[in-house]
Amino acid sequence: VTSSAPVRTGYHHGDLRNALIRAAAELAQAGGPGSVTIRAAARSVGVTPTAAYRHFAGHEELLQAAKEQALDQMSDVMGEELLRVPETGDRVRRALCALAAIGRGYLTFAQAEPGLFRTAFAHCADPESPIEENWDTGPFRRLTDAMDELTDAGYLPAERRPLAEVAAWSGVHGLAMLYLDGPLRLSDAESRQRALERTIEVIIVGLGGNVLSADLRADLTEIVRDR
Amino acid sequence: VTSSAPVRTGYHHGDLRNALIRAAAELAQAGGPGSVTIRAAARSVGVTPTAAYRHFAGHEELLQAAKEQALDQMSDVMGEELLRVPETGDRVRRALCALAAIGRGYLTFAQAEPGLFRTAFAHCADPESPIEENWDTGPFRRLTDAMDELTDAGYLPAERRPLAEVAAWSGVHGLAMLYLDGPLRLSDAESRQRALERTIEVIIVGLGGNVLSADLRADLTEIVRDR
DNA sequence: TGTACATCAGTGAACGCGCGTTCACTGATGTAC
DNA sequence: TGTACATCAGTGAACGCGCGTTCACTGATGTAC
Repeated sequence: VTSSAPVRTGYHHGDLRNALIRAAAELAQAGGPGSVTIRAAARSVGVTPTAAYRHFAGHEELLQAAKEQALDQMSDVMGEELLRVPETGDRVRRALCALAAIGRGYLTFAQAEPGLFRTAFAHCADPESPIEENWDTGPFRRLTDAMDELTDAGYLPAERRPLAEVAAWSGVHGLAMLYLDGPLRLSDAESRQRALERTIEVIIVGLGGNVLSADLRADLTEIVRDR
Repeated sequence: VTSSAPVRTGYHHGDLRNALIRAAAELAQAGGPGSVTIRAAARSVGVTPTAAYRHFAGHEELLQAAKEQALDQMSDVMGEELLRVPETGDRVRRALCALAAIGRGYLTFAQAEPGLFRTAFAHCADPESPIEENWDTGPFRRLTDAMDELTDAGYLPAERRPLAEVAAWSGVHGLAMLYLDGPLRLSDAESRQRALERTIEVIIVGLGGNVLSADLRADLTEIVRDR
């Protein structure tokens, strides 16, 4: 997306809504969610702030649009990464590689586009705001597909299939956050790389590995339980 | 911490720096990092904004102080959780329980004090800003200790000890984020609970489970490698 | 023990900024007859 | 085919807000003699 120059044909824009969304995405890319403002978007399109209110109820709605843009771009990066997974007869191997590729794409995106990544996960003031539906069709969908494949291929037993994608997702997402804004943010590229490898290894072994003994499992459940 | 009422004895405050830090922490608690401002902190202490500049170089420095407060409180919650881990002769069992308790404390804190949690991980404008040293003495230290214990007890082989704490931390942190501001934010308490159990299970199995076959490992490394 | 004075920790007013949002308006568009 | 007019998509000016930060200042404190 390279709208940039505020070219206008006449008094009417013709596609102002989309132009504002593009501008919002560029602002998010450059400065994160805090930089996504109605005034800045209007300015960059070359239009009065008031004009934006013809197309958005308010600031919150523009930010929501920026979030969705960020998710789309993230999904694209992950898709590219997935395309490079080698074909092979071994379904388990392929599914695990897909999983690793997804993780890598996730981190790549977080690192290459920190502004967009932060925007995708920006805290939303309105607690009732709906979940962006791009998740289900984008990044999360890719992950779920890989897990299904892992189960079909026999690596991940059906009884341990539930929430497998959440556990995997958490690991990769947390890693991205810790290295982006968290206490690992000053680590060099190599240790970041090794951490990604190690995290994905732990996830994969954890999904396919041996089950815990019954009483240990009970202990952990007890500790982890609410209240 | 319950400073609240802007009581002043005379012209001089006597402990303004700490009072401002306390106020900053309360602002963070109530409204997250965005609510931590010099003016608001001064206001709540009952002092002129200018006065704050006697004790802080600027806004950034006050926010940093709030972050450290947030970390301290987080460490406290995790410490309480750890105290409830049952003593037992089985060192492995105990260490794994400690790990689960740490994870639970982490999530409990994120849920009970979202403002503080977000503040602890707030994006810092200055890329050179140092890592809060409270990490090493607080939450992260607890995790490292548990991992050491796990290795000493024989559950986690020495060759797979490196980065184990990072992998575990990532899983729990990611989970907290996904449920706090992320796409799982509208999930009910029960599914949140089950996700925590499952994530911790995956981490623990992943740490102690069987190693991957050499060539699969090579494949994953290849995919996960930089560039 | 008393006093002059340097130092410290606050005040009060002001600066400029960018923001979200609203108002009455006007230029362009397109449709009914 | 031409024209009146409703509708739509913008403008321009203004509102009030809270912010970070700086200035010259003043009240309180404590130390040297």
